[in-house]
Amino acid sequence: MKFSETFIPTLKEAPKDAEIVSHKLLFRAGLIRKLSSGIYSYLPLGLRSIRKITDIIRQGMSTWGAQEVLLPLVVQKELWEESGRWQVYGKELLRFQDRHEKWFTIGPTHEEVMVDLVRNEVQSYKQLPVNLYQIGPKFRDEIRPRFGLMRGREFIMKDGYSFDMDEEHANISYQRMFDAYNWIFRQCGLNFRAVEADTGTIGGNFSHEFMVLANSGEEAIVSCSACGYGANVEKAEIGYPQPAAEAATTSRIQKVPTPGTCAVEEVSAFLKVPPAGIIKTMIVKTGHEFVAALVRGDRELNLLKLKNAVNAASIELAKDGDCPGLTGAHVGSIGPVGLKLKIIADTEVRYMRDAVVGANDDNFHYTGVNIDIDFTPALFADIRNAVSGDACPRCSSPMGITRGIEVGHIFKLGTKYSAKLHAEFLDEHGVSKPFIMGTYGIGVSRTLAAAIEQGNDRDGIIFPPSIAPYEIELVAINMKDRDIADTAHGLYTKMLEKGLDVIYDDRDISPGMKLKDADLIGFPLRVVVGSRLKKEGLLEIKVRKTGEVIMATQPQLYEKLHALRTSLMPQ
RNA sequence: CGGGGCGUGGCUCAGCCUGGUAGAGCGUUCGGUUCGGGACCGAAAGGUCGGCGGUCCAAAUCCGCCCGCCCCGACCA
Repeated sequence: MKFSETFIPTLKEAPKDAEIVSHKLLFRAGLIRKLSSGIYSYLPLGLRSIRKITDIIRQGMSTWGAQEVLLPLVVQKELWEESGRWQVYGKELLRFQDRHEKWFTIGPTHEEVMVDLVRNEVQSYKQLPVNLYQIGPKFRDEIRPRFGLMRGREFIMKDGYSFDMDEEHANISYQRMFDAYNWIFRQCGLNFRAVEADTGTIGGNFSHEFMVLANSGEEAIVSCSACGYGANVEKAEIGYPQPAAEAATTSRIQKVPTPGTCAVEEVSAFLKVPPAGIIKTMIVKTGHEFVAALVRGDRELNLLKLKNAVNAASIELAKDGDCPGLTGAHVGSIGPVGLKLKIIADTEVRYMRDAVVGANDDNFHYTGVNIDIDFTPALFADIRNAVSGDACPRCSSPMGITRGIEVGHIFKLGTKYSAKLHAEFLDEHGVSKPFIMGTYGIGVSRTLAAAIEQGNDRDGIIFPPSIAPYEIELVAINMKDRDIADTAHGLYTKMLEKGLDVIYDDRDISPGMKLKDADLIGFPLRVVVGSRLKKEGLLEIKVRKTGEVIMATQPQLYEKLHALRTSLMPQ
């Protein structure tokens, strides 16, 4: 493709509503334009990248046994009422009426439609498994769309659903998709991690999120470089090596005034005790019961872990107003000593000695407090958020925390939808059973944004070749110079003949602009026809990612391009 | 939905407080000079100042309502 014949409106400055780097660069490089809040148009370069991503997805899906379909975007209310989600889904579900005043939605996800399709067509276990997916636009009326393609209202998604006869087969389907997703994101040239994710209300431990590692990621993930364990920070378990010996207690409990202190840091500063020497006590409402949760002063309580530890149906922090009645003090002076509530302590608290705790008396704390002497927790459990350096639950190596962007999510659904929608088949004994389902999503447009969050520098985007709009840009430095222009034209023709994925910047503008545009858009390889051609007959190849410059004669060019491309592609 | 901010040419923004002529840079068009990091000279086009209403001799500027967009919190690929 010739640059002059393509619609690539690049910009020197980003519009002010672009907040994060991928949004700015997507916009400046002319890949997208905004139509409305959270709604974007894909321009030719943006679409090319999207296509490359979806081509990789299609290849992965078909290799691992899923087939593509295309489901309707517009879905009638009745189907969503069957699953109960018409009521449950809330305002993210865009609802509207047709001319007969019949209600519809633009699907934000397609479990209902897919289940409806399969329940009407699949009656026998002999027809299973079925694994279908589609790629297309979705609409979620996000309360707050932001970050360009990262969190749009309309976005492109691949959503897939598997139907199996039993758990065992469902696990196989799940594993296949897990493998497919790993392959897909590797092919996209992304640095990512599959992490164990929270399964929420559905239960089971069959859910993985695929996170692209980037500092700007919205989610914190914990990972172990030694054994590959990775988990969402909400879910990450913490391994505890056995302490060599339990430390001795050295002091006795003593009540001290701590006027005006509330937060751990304030108590820490006032008493000149490090936060790690303080036990933080929080009152939590689990179902209808209040319990006290204890973590080290420098740690954060993880409500989800606590909820699982006590098997609660719901969980929330108690309101400050509830605390005096339960403990005798306001938040800030609450402690476990003499407390009438059930106490759940983080595992780490067991080994703390001579600790500082709230005295259940406003503006007072106890020092020199010890477990079993001054108070006894009902339960020790892992109830805090993991931090960098915590031991891996699998191999005990120190884990690191990185930030990630969720680009894929696979989930074993069980019978949640098949049961509600009465999607059943007859097994080999003639018994009617609901399908065991799995659901598998990839945020396609978000993947593009994530790739840019991961690959960029001050000059612009650094695309992995497999998803770059074009792999190679050919630049003629000066179109008025006949030698240069003719050589460039010749090379362009030859490159097309050889099937290279090339765009030729043939615009009659200053060299500075062309080079700036090339860096901005981030084509992985750039071939420049310029002064070195005239002087020495040499072409320049520049690698966007490394800045490496390689000179080549015309006959050498293709071999060198091929070698460079290979070196940049995922193995 | 709650809290904060913004809306002036295609883009970035000044002007508003203290009412009276709508401005700059970038981009665009034309002519010329340039040609390896968003070049230079000259000329030009382009604006219902988000909308409606009000105050006033006079409103981009003051007041009210509405709309849109962005940022901070709960949802999610």
